Amino acid sequence: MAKNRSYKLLCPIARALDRIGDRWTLLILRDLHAGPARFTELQRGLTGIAANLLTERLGKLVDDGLIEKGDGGHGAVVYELTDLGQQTSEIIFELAMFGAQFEPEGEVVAPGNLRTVATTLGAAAKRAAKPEMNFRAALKVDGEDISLDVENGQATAIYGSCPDPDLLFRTGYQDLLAVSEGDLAPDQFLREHSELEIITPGKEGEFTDLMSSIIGMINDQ
Amino acid sequence: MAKNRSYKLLCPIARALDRIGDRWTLLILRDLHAGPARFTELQRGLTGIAANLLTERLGKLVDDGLIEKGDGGHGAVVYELTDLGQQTSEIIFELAMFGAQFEPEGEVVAPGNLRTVATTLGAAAKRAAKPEMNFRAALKVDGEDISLDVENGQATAIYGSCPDPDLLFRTGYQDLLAVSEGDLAPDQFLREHSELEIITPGKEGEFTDLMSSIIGMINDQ
DNA sequence: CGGGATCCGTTACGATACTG
DNA sequence: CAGTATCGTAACGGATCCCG
Repeated sequence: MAKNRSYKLLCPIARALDRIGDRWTLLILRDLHAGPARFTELQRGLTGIAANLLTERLGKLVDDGLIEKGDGGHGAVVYELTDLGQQTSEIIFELAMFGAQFEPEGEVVAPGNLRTVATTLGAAAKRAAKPEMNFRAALKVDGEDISLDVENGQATAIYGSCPDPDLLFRTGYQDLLAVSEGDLAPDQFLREHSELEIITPGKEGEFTDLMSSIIGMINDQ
Repeated sequence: MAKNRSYKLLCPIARALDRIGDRWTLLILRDLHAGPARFTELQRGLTGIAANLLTERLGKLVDDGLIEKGDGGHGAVVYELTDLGQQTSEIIFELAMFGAQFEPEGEVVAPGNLRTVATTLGAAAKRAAKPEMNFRAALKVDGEDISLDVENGQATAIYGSCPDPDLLFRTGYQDLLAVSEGDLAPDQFLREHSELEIITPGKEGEFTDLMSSIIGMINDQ
C-alpha cells in the first residue's frame, strides 16, 4: 500500500484495498465526496492527521487516478474526485450504514468540519430520492452549510452554501447522529430538534418525505 | 484499530473503519463470507499473513462481535460470521465491484484457495437472482468446489461441495477474472471457457440467466 | 498438524518543527 | 497555506518455537 505493502493478490477485493485500503485513505475520499477541498480543509476534517501522511495519501490517490489537483481560484490548489474516484461512493455509503449502528465509545471527538455529513447524506439521498422529486435545500448543521440538490430524483449534497434554495433546514450534528443510531425518533427529530423555514411553498413535503425515507433506510437495515 | 489507533471520530464511517479498517481484516471477512473456516484455511487464503497478525485480527473481530469461534467437528475450532459480521456483505461486494475494473499489475499471486470466488459470486448472486429462481449448482473452479444455492431468489454461495446439485459447472479462475474485467465476452466465456453438465433438465436456463445477469452487472458499472 | 505465542528486524505512523 | 524534514514509537512481517 503506502510503498510496497500491496496485497499482491489476484482478487478484486484485494485490488480495491491496494488502492483505498490504507489508513486515512477512505476518510479522505469521504471528505472529497462532499466536493473539492483544499489541503488544510482536508486536514481539519480528519482531526489530526499528520501533514506528511496527508501528503503521501493524496499523492498516491493522484497517482492511482482517484483524485486530481484542480484550480480553486486565486492560485489555490484544490483536490477533487475523478470519475474513477466517484465510483467509491457506494463503498463509503455501505461503510456508513454499517458504522451507524455502533455507539460512539470512549473519548471521541467531532470532526473538524461536517463534510462527512454532506457525504453520508448525499449518498443516502441518491438512493432514497424518488424520480419526481425536485428541490434545493439549504442545510445548516451546527452553523455549517450543506447544499442538498435534488433534480428529477438525482440527489447531490455538497459542503457549502446553497444558492437560491427552496427551503432552509437547521439542526445539530448530535441530533443527526442520534436519529441515525435509532436513539431519537424521526418525528421527534423533525418536530423538536430541527427548524424548517419554507421559501418556496409546497416544496417542504418533498423534503420531509426524503428525510423520512433516509431515516427509515438507515434504521431498518 | 490494532491497539489504540482508533480514529476516535464521531462519524459513522470512522466507526466502521475502527472495526474493519485494519490491514487484512476485510480480507479475513471476505473469506469467512464463504462459510466457516479454520485458522490454517484462513491463513492459506490470505497468502502469507503472519500467524501472529491473523491471531490478533481474529481476536479483535471476536471481541467486536463480528465473528465467533464455533465447533468444526472432532474438536476442531472454526471461525464463523455472526449476524453482525454478515452485515459486512454489502461493503465487501462494493469493494469487489470497484476492484474488478483494475488490471492486476506486477507480480501478483493467486490466493491459496478460492474462498474469494465464493464470496464475490454469492454477493453478486444475492443481487441478481430473480424471485422465481430455484436451483443448486455445483461449481468447480480450478478443481475447487463452490456450492451455489438459490432458493426462491435467495442466493447463497459456500466454499465446499454441493450436495444433490441440479447442474455442474466447471471453469477456471483466470477465466472468471477475464470476464469480470471485460477482457472476455460473456458468451465466449460460457461457450469456450467452461463446461456445463446438466443433472436436472430445465434448470440450466435459470443458471445461465443468473450468470449473464451477474456478468452484466459487473461490466456496466 | 492445527492454533497459536515469542522474538526481532523493518516499515509505517504520529507529533512536532520547519520552510517556500 | 501547503507542504517537507526529522525522529521516537507502534505496527507489521518473517521465523522460530511451543503445546495439544
